[in-house]
Amino acid sequence: MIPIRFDHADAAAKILQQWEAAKCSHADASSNKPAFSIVIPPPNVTGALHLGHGLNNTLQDIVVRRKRMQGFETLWMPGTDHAGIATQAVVERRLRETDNLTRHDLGRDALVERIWQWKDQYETRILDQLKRMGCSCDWERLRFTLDPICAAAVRATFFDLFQKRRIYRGKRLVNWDTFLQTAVSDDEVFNETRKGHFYHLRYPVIDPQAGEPKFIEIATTRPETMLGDTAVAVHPDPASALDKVAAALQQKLAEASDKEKSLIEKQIAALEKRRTAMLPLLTTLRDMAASGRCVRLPLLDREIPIVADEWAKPELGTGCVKITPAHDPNDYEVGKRCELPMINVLNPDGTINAEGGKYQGLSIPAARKAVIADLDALSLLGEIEDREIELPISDRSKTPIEPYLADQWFVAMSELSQSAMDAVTDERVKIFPERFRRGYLDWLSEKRDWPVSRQLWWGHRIPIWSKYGLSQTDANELSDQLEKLAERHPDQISHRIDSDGDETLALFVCVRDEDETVESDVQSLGFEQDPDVLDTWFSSALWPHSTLGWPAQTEELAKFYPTSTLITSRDIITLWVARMVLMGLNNVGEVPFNEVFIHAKILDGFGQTMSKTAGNGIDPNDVTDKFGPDALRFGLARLAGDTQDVRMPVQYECPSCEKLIDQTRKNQTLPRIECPACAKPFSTQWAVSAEDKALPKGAVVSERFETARNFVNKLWNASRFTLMNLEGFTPQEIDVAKLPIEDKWLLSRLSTVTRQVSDGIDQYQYSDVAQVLFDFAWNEFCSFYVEIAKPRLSDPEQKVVTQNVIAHGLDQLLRLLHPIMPFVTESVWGYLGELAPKRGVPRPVDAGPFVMTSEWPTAHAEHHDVQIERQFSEFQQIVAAIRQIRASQNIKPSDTVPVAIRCDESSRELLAPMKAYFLGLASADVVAIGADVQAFETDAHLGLPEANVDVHVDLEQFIDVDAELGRLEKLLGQITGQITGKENKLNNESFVSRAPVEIVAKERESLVVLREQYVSVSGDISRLQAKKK
RNA sequence: GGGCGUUUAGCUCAGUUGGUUAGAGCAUCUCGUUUACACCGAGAGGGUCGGGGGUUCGAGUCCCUCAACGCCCACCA
Repeated sequence: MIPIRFDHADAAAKILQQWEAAKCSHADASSNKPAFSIVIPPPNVTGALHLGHGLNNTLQDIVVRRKRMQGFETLWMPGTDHAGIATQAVVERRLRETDNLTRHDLGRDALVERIWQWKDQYETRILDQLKRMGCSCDWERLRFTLDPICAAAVRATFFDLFQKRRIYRGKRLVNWDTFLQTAVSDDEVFNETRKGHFYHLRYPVIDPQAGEPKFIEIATTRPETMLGDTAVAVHPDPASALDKVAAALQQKLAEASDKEKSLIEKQIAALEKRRTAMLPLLTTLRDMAASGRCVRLPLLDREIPIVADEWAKPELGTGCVKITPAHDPNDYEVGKRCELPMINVLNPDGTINAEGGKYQGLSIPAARKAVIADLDALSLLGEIEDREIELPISDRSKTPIEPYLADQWFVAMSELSQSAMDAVTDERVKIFPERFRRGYLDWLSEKRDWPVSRQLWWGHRIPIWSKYGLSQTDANELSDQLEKLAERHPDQISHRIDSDGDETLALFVCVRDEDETVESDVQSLGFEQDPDVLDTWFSSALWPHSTLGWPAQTEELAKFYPTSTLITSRDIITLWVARMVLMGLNNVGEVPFNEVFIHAKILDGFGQTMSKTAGNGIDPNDVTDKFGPDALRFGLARLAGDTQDVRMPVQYECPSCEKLIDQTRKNQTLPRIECPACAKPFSTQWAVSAEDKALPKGAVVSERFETARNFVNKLWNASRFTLMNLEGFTPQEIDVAKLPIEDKWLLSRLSTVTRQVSDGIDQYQYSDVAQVLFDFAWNEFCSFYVEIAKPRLSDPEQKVVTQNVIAHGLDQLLRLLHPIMPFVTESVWGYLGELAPKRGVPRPVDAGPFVMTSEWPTAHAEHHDVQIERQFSEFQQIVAAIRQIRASQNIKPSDTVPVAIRCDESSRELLAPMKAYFLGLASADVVAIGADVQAFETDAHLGLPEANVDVHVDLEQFIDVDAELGRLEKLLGQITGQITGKENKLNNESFVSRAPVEIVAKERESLVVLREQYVSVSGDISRLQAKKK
């Protein structure tokens, strides 16, 4: 028998076991059913999942469960991402905090070992979270971006690109993280505004002639980089550059509003003053640059040229710029244009190297201090301004980034990017919502080469073995040896001679498969493997085909590639989605998925991104513990509209009394909080002291899931009612045409709802789907159908038919809700199957053991009946009218009131058999019904003009004259207001003449009806007033 | 600087192609334990749709503009 309460924890555990035993979510690659496949966006093993993942995976599971029910061979490929730099950074930070060790103290192998331990721990946790949410992944196919299956794909891809010469080694200015000692990509850098200084420095001119300055003044926020200066630049045509700026300002002035004008005028004045003061000097310097003159770089006593380059803006600073090609992106470009030497003055750990002369070994702050002091001593230091500086910070280590010239491996992107752009432009890949196409295309259109090497230890080691400093002869000789080796290992070795930046040559060997024999053969020739690993996104980019076994031509790959859809969040459209498309095209020759759905991001109640560091992050397991997995999923689906953000106010749950406490900006980061309800304290994630840590911990949840939990409960109880009334159920074939209106109404509504849910899921309109199901289940199935079924089930004549229809209704509802709420539906399905294993309208059939593997409902268009729905709505309106009158008269629910209904003959035929339902739904005893029905002596009246029905309630036993007068007067007020509005409209000449005739006619009609209502209600009022006297 | 999104009831959100006095859930108030459900039922109050301007017979819905908030990209000696 079905329990009184739904114990979600207990049910979920049982059901998960049953599904697993029956292999419900396992996909068979040899099946001849049509395939549907999704790969999970692999969560990073950096930590546990948060609510954003909860949303992402709920949405995927909804689609997956629906497709499975539709009869597709459905594969949801699960897995996790090694997340190279992020994971290594977390583990390194930990190492430093707990053991005060660096990775160098530990060594490569030991560090990697530690990271594997971390990975195992968090992967376990992540899988637990996904399973508890009900994600129906094919767990037997679990993948990890560093596992041998994925590694094979990485090696094959790298080898292929190397052979195609799309992999190359180059010197580039990279964002150097001095803590992690690796290059990080632009995406891993954020800017922070900090207080800093703007230092003016003077470089002495060598042999100044008459009319030439003795010094050139430049300004910088990073004075220590002067050690790497290789030039000073001025603009090649300062006069016209200034003209251009002036012209732009004039233009702006012409378009500016009054309040902006004075500001712009000031700017123009300043510019003109500058022109007068500085132009002669800048022109002189320009001429000096042209004749190859130099300045002396102080402290290092190096001669560096004055060069002319447009990068030096005459309108800014001193008009001159120091050029440090190895440590500034813009200067790097200047350096290339002017063919300047590039001097790297930093060691990987951020200290000054030998190029910095006596400053060698100093940290950046120390070097800055020393350089400033020494320049000051030489009287070469000018003004020091205070200034706010945008400092680039590594997102991984939270330490400042140093631009740094380093050798890196690159992927040439030009053709790859174009292929990925084409795939979206010609809609082989469709992106929803469409607005996200643009960002994707814009990003790819830049076709910037992709730096793929990372100076890390955690990741796919770059499969290149190299030897540097070779002469041409050496290189040729080695090359010959490699050719021979390649013959011994066909298709395994590719090599290339390249310049190594100096006068000498480098030889690079790429080995395809991870094979010790081949690798040691290569090593025996004196090659060493590159110490770097690949950017994490390199392996992520292969995910849709690597997980299916590529490069092997597996059955899985043939069956499930391309995958059907990708559901992910917008922040990785470029980093991940775009790269998957181009790698899929390069490797397999087909796009990796046909559709991409980008879902909203969850913010907290203040609009902040949820994160552990902000303290507002929600663990899906905490929500599941409190509200159940179905409530978590329904609540998330309910908010997945197509906006780009959704807000989710966050609460702490008091562990002592379960009360929810709003999270505020203040208490978000407190170590302990006292519950305002029970006064007991609890700890938060910020607890540090032993005392705080000893307290019970308060979970972070959101009350947004309460409604969803209530809905689960509602469904459970409606199911319980149904099951309690299915005793002696006998499946019976039903003649739909002969069913009473309420049954036809249910079937008609089911037909519509089924279509809405099917279409909604197809179009990723999750919140609409959730809403439709919520409204149907609660306001129609429970509030009306179940209520009406009560008297019918106790009537022996109607019992069998009613049982068959209500069992069918519940059956269909369970199927429709299953993708969103898998556990409660599966649980009820089990009990329903015990009582009614064969069920269905019009013909009962075996329902099967699991709703999960049952057939998705069909929207029976032939059941849809507008007439029936209209008539039923009439009934619902009458019920509402009676309830309204009862409430305004304060009549107790236990008291039955006599009711008379005036209506036309066709309605009478319909409503007369429904007398019992008026009793059940409104405690109303319908004493008269028909065309000639009169008001009662002591009457409350409500007209339903559209239906041409008048509802009369006999108030003899209950009359509260003042209350009734109040109700009527309020009603009259509303009617009067509407009449005035309509009259004004219809008296408006231009409305009548210009609005479409049907609109005008409609207004006229409704005015007539309103006037009738007015007469009727004021009649009721005067009768009541007469009676009062 | 460029782009995208948001701004509707106390809170979180719906509002299709412009057409009756704008909806839901939560919260609030009133009433209520008749055997599915108080994680419930019935009823009520509450918004003029961020500001301004415009198009139109008619605008939450279209156009212009301003503002606030959020996000992305670029740049910043």
